[in-house]
Amino acid sequence: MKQTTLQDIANTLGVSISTVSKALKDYPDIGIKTKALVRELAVTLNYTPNPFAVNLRTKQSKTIGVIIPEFVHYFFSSVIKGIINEAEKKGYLVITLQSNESFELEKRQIELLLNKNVDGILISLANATATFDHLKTVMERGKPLVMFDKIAKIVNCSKVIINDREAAYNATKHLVDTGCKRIAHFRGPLLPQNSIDRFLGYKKALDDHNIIYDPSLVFICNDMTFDEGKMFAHKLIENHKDVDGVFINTDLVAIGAMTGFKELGLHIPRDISIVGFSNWFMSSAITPSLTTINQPGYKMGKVAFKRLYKELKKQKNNIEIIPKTIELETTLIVRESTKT
Amino acid sequence: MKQTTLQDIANTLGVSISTVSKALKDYPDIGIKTKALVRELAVTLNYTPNPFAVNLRTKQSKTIGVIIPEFVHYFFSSVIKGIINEAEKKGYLVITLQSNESFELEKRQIELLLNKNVDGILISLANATATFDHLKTVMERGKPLVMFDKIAKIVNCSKVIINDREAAYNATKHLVDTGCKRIAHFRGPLLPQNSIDRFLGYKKALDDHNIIYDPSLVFICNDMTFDEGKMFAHKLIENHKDVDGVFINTDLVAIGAMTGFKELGLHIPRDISIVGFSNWFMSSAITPSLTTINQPGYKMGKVAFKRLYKELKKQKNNIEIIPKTIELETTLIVRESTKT
DNA sequence: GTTTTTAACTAAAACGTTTTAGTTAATTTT
DNA sequence: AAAATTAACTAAAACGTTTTAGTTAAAAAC
Repeated sequence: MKQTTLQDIANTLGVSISTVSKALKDYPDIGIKTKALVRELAVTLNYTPNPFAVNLRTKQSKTIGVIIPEFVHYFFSSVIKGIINEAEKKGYLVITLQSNESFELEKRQIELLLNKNVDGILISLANATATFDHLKTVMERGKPLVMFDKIAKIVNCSKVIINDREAAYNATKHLVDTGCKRIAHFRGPLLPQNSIDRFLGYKKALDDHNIIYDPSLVFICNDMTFDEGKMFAHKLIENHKDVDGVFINTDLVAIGAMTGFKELGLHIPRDISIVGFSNWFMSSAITPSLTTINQPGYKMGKVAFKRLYKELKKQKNNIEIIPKTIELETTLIVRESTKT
Repeated sequence: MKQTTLQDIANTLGVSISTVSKALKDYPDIGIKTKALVRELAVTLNYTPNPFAVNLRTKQSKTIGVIIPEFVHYFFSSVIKGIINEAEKKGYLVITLQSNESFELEKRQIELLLNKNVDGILISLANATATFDHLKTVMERGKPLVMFDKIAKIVNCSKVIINDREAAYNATKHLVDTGCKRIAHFRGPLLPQNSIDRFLGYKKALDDHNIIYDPSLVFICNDMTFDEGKMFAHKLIENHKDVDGVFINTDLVAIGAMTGFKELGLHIPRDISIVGFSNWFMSSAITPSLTTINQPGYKMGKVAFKRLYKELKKQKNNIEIIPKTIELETTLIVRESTKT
């Protein structure tokens, strides 16, 4: 029950604690025979270093903190999976916290992680976050910080993102290329950078193809749910029977919208074409399958951790950390919800 | 940058470290004036106790470990959310790990958590897990262990589950009650207890209602995917055109199956009735909406943590821990995929 | 006015590790 | 054979906290 300590091994072997410690870490100034003896006993006594003592002494815990807006979400759980898998490879464990899209909670979670003394923090911002002092605190405390997906451009730390604008541009362009003339957009909430960028990409694509931007064709989804998609589908058609294409932020909303359009007797893609965003696993399963932008969540998690790890190493060796923004590739996945 | 320590406060105030420590913890043997002074300075210097030192001294980290088979899964991410939320209330942080349904990985993750010296462990077993020495190790090391959802009855620790058998019984009974005579079952893999229990509940319901159990109507889904559901729907109808009801383990598989049945020109529920399992959020969104069993993931997470917390407290006060199995209520949610 | 009690504080050990700066004894050099 | 070097080990501090067992000075009791 009681864990073996260096002391225990030292006592039974009649050597000092330092000898045991060094033997286990393969220091050159310990004799080969002693090393063998120590190691053997360590194995039989099932010795594992007490992490609390190691943490105190080395001032690091090999633990990082992750804050995401919402746990129960395909994209974010994919990211988390990527983070955890990658962290494990490097001997790091991950503490996960959720901001619930609330700014206050996000601040609190940062506080918690800082008080826990995690080695570094990975964060995807809440929609509600508009000031960034809490993030600056993290860096002032000397903790490497990497933001992913929902970032704040103004904060001077490393970031892992996709080019939302370009992706949205490509999504919209695909609608144009397949013959759509009047294209609507269901966007996300007003604040987060990525929903802004996706909107801008949509607008730019219209501009570049001589389609007049009509604000009444843009709907703001605050909840990003299936029902919201369905509801806006009805609302859209009510006032704009001529719409023949919609670029919809998030596949879930898009699938809701498709249901709505079908209820109105519209055929997809003959009457109306749909492009989603995220490549949720259901988008290939439904009928018709959904054309969408692939947003690589798992990879984003992996890359975000890798970047944090690099900064952790640099910090240890007193090398200056220069923030870097890493952009991940997105691809348009053409399926049946758009014309050929 | 450098964190304030008790020493710092003690020095500037000209008192001892113990006085500062006690003042902050409101010990009765420190004068009121001193306490006020210490607290004030602690606030201005932004003092927070070094967790590494506290951990070493108190031999606990206020951190628990959670192992689940798969992160990217609506049910499990709901559970995790419940765990994290509840843990946070009690000042605990959560380290999450994933077994990927692999026994070897599960063992390794247990090892990792044990080496991290988490205060307790919450686990939902991998499908592949058939021996339980690694779990016994946890308890032998004096770490409270609580299993949830995918449990092993043989391990003598607390468990939080639903009554899978009863839930499956009710699901199947509902099919019988709404007029189905020939009822198939898409079950989960062979090993995990809950997929066994759900199968047994299905069988019992048939027996109790004088319907002959026909093994050729039971299909084993090893992947539990949409596509698998669709595939088995086709396979089922190919050989058994007379089937008029299916109880399907997991809503995702059920939704896949519904797609399959529709492709075959069958009307749901007129030609064939479907009952799913889990109450995935999509099951109310699709058309027809899916009758299913509500499996309370979020609540399960909360309850599992609460139980662990109780055991943690008991252990601290040297009270014997008597394992307890907590059964959560499930409900049948009747929607459009079954007849009225 | 001496003893007892109490209030307010402190010293120091302990938690278990890591690492720097020695200390021996044996070996090599001259 | 004395001096210098090396190999193999150890002592002890340090990390920052918590807590037990004191200590001191003032107040209360007799």
